Amino acid sequence: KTPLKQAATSHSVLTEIQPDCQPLTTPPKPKEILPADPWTPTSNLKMLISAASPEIRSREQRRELSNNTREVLQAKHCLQEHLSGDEYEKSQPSRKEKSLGLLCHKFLARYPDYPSTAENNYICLDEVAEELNVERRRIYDIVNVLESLHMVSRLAKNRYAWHGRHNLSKTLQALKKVGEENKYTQQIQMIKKREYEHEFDFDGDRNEEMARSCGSNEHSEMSFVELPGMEFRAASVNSRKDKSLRVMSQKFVMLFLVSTPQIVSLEVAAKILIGEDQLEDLDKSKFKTKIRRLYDIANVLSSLELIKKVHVTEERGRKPAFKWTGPEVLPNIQDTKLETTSTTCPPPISESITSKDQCSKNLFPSRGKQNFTRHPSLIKLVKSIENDRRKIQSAPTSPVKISASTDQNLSAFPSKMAQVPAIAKHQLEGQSKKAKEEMKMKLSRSALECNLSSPEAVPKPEPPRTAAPSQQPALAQPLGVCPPSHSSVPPVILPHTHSGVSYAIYLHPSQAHTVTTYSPSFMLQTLPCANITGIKSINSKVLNKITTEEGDNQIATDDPTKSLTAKDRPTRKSETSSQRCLKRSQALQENNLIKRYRSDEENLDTSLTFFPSGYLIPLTQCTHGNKAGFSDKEKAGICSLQHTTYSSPIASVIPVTASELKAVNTPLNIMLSPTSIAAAPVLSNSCLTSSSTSSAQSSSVLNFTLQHVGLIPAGVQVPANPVLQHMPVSSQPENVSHSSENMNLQEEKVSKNTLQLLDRGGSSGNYSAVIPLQQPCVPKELQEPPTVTENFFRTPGGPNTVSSLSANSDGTDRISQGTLYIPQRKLEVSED
DNA sequence: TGATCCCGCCAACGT
DNA sequence: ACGTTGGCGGGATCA
Repeated sequence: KTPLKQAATSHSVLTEIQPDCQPLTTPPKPKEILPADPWTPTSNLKMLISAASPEIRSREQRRELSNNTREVLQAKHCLQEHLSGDEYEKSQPSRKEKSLGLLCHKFLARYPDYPSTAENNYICLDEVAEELNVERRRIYDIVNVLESLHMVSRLAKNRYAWHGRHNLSKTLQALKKVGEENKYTQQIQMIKKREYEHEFDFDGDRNEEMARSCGSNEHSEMSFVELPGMEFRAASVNSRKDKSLRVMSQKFVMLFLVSTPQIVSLEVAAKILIGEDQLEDLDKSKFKTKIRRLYDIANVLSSLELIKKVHVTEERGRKPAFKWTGPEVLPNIQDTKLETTSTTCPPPISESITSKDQCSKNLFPSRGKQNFTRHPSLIKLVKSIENDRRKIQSAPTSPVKISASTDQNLSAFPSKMAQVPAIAKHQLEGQSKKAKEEMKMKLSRSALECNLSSPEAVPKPEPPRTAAPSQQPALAQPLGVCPPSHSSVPPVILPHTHSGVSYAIYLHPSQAHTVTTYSPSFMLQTLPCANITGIKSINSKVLNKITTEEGDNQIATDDPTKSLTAKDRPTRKSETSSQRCLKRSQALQENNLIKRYRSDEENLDTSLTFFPSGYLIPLTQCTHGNKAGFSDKEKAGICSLQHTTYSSPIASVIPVTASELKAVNTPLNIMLSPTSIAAAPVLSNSCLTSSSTSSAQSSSVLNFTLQHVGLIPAGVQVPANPVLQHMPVSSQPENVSHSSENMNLQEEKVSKNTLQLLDRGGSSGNYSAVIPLQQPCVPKELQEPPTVTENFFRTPGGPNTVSSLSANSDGTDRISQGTLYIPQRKLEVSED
């Protein structure tokens, strides 16, 4: 079975030969076409395959149009062959023909985007490799990326299950959420900024700081994000290595989902992804390698039509970049939560075995490159569990699995069930491509609806849970109603839902900040804390615009001048607030953190515990919830709650329906999206240091905690509002956010949200961070980016200060920008 | 040339 | 031991 080398011959020949048929157009163009038009070349192959397997056909059908271009390509081939023997010999190899992108197209052509659940489509790697005439190694590259999107999941050794795009939207949502949590937006900004300043200033300090901050940010690594509800985790089988490609792929996607212009340059992506080790400067080789991998990933994503290559032209020159062309991710969707009825809300605390399992996975991931692997004990558990799953899974269609499953299993299962609704959604999405915008709206709605309705109608999925019902699934439900807007929620707190759908857990092993909760069934989440880095001064430099062909970008354009206004703030980097809640276990492992911490300056990091700041807490449920979810931590003791502050920010979340949000937002440009808001956590940085606050904070903390406790249960039933209430209260007096003023309008509209925002001022901080305001909304002064920025990042010296971050907006791009105001450079994006 | 990225060695794992 | 996965980076191609 060793990989055959390509004997390319036979198969390839076939493939190529067949093409003849096509009209030969001009031979010339072959080149570019490739990426763009995938299918053609493959078509032949498809034919063959289709004959063999029915599944394929469906796929083919879908792809109705093959472009001419493709044909051209083929034509080219034909020509070559025909032209001369010599030629044709050569022709075979053309590098392009062997490209991963093309291979991926071929691969994808074999399976339907939306396979029927009934059929189990599974993939045998050997077969595929053989049929496509490639080494198995290449197939792994493809599959790994697909796996990161949950388009496939591994069943066993040579087998993978094909899910197609059914889970895609959920996966993307989950990724987006995680990306927001990780503050990728900020990280990106940081990097860009840095570049600016780049070499010029060599302040060691500065650089270091930067690095540090970055590092901190970066670290936020999370491990592999498991499906959002849908399916079981593919990861299962894999052992530990989930490392790179898979995770890298997810991170890469997150960058797109989080960044406003949805354009990500390889350089930036590589830097962010490298994160862990930091040491940026050092490795060039590392950087280079990272880029190489990104190309691999990008090729697959391009084949999936999720991204396309473009070039960003800056002052410096043009850099390769990719633009997201995939579906938009709806911010909210409750996804699972709603669906589930779930079962339980497991006390967050309890760690069930399951949870461990999850944890383990999470743990090992990133960070230290070293080997932190999971604890052996965990590993074993995991494995056993995984095995069970596999078995279960192996019987794809059949619902049977339940039996086997343990809690976890349950969680897994539901997913399938859940899929149903999902499917519908997906379909919509597919259509959406055509009329994206319109569709978007619809989708969001539909999605919501779906979620609500669908969820699990199918009961069976989780026996256990259901059994447990004691809890009230209520959580989910209630939320469901409102919440649609915040999809995010689930993850965090609510574990319950398992409804399969629900969630996945994310962790961030990385540094730290994560907290994990285990709920048995669900997920853990981590909250990344915010590491936010502040932004430095915006000074002059900054501002960039990006323009895409499409012109998407214009967004940011602020005048540089404005930025100037900001002037000098020396850099304020923001502190990073890293929060971490680790599980104990994790805690141990995390060495890295320590390193980073070097910034003693701010002990913050440590101190900050964090909550998932970014997280969205489901308003409903949690409220401050951030913590709530994490209450566990408390147990762990890891997280310190000290920072009360954050609470406020969180609060901001609102249960607004998505539609509402959009409506509101758009016009106003405000970022209300719950998610975003939530995301923007505010942290008080200095907390630790400043003990002063602490008292207050502590109290607040307690409150939170209590709330949680109470909330959770209550949460189920209780609507989000409660949360809000808390917010205000909790929030201390001080903060006033300028923004608030601005916000008003919005607030009204979005009443709930608004309020929170105001609150957010953050108890402690002087500057409250306002949540991202929109510029438009913002009053003049505020508007100035710089200003805003400052607010956010700045810590007014004291301990009290709060930094906020903005999170990304989910939906709202503008918002984020406004919020951060990071300077962007002008960029021009051009397609290839 | 710089941007891409194919190719396949070889280590980490699994069985 | 051997097969499967997949990290990694040299160096070939492409533009």
